[in-house]
Amino acid sequence: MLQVPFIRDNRDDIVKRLTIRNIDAAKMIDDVIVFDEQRRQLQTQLDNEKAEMNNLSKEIGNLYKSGEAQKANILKEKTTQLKDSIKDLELQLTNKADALNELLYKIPNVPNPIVPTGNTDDDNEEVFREGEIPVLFEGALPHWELAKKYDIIDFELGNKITGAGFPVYKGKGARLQRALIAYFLDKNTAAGYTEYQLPHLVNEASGFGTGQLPDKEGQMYHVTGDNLYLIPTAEVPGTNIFRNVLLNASDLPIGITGYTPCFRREAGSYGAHVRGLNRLHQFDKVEILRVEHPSKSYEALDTMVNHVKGIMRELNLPYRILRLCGGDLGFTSALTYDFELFSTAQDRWLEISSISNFETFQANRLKLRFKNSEGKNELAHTLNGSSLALPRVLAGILENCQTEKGIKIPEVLIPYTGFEYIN
RNA sequence: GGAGAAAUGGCAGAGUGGUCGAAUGCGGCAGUCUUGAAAACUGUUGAGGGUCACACCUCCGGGGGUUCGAAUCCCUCUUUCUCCGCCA
Repeated sequence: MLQVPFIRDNRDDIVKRLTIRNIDAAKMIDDVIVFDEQRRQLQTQLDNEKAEMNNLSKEIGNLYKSGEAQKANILKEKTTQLKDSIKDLELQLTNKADALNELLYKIPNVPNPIVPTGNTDDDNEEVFREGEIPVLFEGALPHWELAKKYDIIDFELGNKITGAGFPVYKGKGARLQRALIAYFLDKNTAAGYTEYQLPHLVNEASGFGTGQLPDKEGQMYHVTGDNLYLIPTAEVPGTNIFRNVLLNASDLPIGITGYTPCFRREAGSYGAHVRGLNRLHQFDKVEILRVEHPSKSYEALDTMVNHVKGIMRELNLPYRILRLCGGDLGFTSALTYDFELFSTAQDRWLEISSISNFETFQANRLKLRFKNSEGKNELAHTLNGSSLALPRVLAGILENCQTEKGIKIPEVLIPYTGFEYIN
């Protein structure tokens, strides 16, 4: 969420930059400024009355001590009225603050000026492309057929055990998935990220901290018995490590990585384009996450993009990088690069990573700050990205690396799989 | 799951109704001394709101209550520790 002082000082610029997202935020922004003004007025009034109350209380105490109970009782009567007034003001203030916050929750992050305008993913800007798109032999199959042919992923079994979107990986399929997880984690830790194993369920406060709650409640699985949520991404437990944290400038930058399963209800998704591994309710993902000094966060974003590039290069898979347009940009992000893998047998691009700079948007909600060089507490910048999402990478390997002899495992993974072919 | 104890500043730890945003120790920072460092000594050292700056207000695990007044009393939730039960 945006900071109110920032809104107050940059009203026009914010409204203008939010048009990149195709939203006219003028009314909301102006309301924020007005509500904040009113909130502050109420606060001042309340503070004054409380100060008066404090003084009266002190006086009463002194009077009792010097044995002047009579006088004290007279003062006590005065406090009754003041008490009511304070109670009333407190209520008004809470209401105003709630209204202000509700507005703030609705305002998305201000896009970086280089974010292209646009509505849909057609308007995303391709900034990089690499890797050769293989020409497949006659009779090449999409991954869901390959999964059946080599008996490595069983979608039906998942249906039986749980339901649609919960595939069962078997044999070399399971091993390949484990190999990818280990490989990604090794790459990330080699690049300086500290490996974490994080909880797969989070409480309400954490869901709120990263912005899934209250708005996207329907997207998460909710364990009502204990009021916990299954994580939709490691971003949620990972970023909440830093909720209500005050760091030293020397602690920055912080980089962490973690593998977790991810659970998404994906309500309303259906059809051919969600077939096979393309969209699941449960999938595995390795995430990287950084906390940065504000002056270094865009440099860090580039570093993260280059890091994932390096992985794709090693895997030798064709991919492209998109700069997301305003309409496609996530609510909390200021700038996002998506990695898409070309899935030859499906003849389409599959999103496998999304790397974003949230600037202070998450940090403000999380209260993640550091002591800057002036000794003041300042909000840090947060960033995160997938490195990488497993199922679509798996789909890409199956489809792009299929040969008439079977699936040829990319070189870098062979030490992890212990086999060269799935056949 | 049952019984009991506890939660205070970066840490440790006092404080059971007013003068407590909170003793004291450690740590941090600044200074004196020193060629430099250590030691010693002196000072300083939480967060949020508000203000041009002060004033002022709020915060002693979270929420609610009693009272003129709450770190202190009551209710409730959460967490931690000890004992018992269960268990990978």
